[in-house]
Amino acid sequence: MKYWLMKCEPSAYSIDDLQLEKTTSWEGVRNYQARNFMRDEMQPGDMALFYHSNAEPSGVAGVMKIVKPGYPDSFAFKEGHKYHDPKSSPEKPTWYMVDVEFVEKFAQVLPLAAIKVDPQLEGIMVAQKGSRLSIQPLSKEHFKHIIKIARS
DNA sequence: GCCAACGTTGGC
DNA sequence: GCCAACGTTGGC
Repeated sequence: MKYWLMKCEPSAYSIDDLQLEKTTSWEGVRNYQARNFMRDEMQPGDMALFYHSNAEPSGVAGVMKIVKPGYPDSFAFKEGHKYHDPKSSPEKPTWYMVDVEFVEKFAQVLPLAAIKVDPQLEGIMVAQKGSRLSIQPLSKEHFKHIIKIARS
């Protein structure tokens, strides 16, 4: 089982939206490295942190579970859609998505600032300068520690 | 709103 | 294949 951190701007889709909807598809990822994680490595049962980016404050808002492994992102085929990409086709899809399920919303967002100063989270990708990757692998230790301090 | 860091595109 | 220009991300 693997652990992940997945970013989204809450103005577009937040942990509250996921809590209401229970499950959703994680479409619109347009970065090859992130695509590869979803297409090749994510498996049902994997756990992920829901990270609010460009938010007040930015940070980890809750937990979700992967419930469907990588499959073609059909939004890329939709002419005129904001996620449309002409180089992707149903025969040869460029982009992939997964489905996620709501698990937990933290009472408060664990801010990035708190992640940065925690010695037990040293080396975590999201705290590194210029870390723009929207899907990041996470060690089991970092995942468990974040949940522990977010609940306390 | 600013801007640094990064990924992608396209001319050559 | 290089690299400048451009667009995007995302913290602050």
